[in-house]
Amino acid sequence: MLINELSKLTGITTHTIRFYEKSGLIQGKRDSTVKSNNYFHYDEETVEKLALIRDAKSVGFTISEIAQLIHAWYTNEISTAEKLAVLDEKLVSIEERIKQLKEMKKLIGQFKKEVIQNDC
Amino acid sequence: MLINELSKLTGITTHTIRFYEKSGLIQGKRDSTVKSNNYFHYDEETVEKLALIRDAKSVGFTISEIAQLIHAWYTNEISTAEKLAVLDEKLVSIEERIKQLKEMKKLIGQFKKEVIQNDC
DNA sequence: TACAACATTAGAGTGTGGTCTATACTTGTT
DNA sequence: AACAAGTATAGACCACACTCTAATGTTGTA
Repeated sequence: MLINELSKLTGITTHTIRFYEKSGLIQGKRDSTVKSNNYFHYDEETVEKLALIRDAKSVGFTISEIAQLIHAWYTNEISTAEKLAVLDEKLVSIEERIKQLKEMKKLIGQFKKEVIQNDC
Repeated sequence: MLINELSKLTGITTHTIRFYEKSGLIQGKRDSTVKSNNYFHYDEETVEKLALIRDAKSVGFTISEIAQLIHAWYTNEISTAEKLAVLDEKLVSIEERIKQLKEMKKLIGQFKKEVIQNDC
């Protein structure tokens, strides 16, 4: 599929898709049998990657962290051990974030209690 | 205390403290009895606020969200009901983030499994 | 009194993650 | 053939959250 279809399928603008492509998160392929243009073609894997990018961004991962994740997941340039190391590292940082969020939740809960008490 | 002491106490640079002050997150007070300078003085409450800012930032809150939180917590410009509304809103967004993080954790767990399987 | 350390303000510069514009070419429909 | 819609590239622009520089003045110690 071409970029416009990819954009409609994922809800990510063509501008942002091209930005992600420049950032190395995804790669379209050119069809060498077509001589009249040099349009990029995208496959289902790219759709998956864009979904991963959206999810990973929503939990606060940076572009370069997501690049690591995609590298660990979609390529065979690194060993299984290295892939697992990257994935484990991300799991640790997720755990840490969950812990911090729970602490913040507690803190805001205390704020609430005190706000209610001060109102009486 | 003056800004340098505040900085050492919190581990936040004077530049960043001034940035937060410009952003309305904290306010120093000037000592009107001193005529020779117009240095800002900071109290324990500011130390607390900076700790809150650091924690809230670490879980992904933006400056303007933190401003809302501080406003709900440290001022009497808004009603108890409004304060509780702000705090509840933040609690909801924290819950949502925790949910997303747990999903991402699951996903990475699946990645791990598949990486291990492909290695056999 | 010299001088280092600290204070203030304005404004410039940086990195991240987009978002948009301009230009030029290609494709599909009428 | 005309023309709207789609594509590629380069580069400008933007918001956010700092981070730093320059200029100028104040304070505290030797």
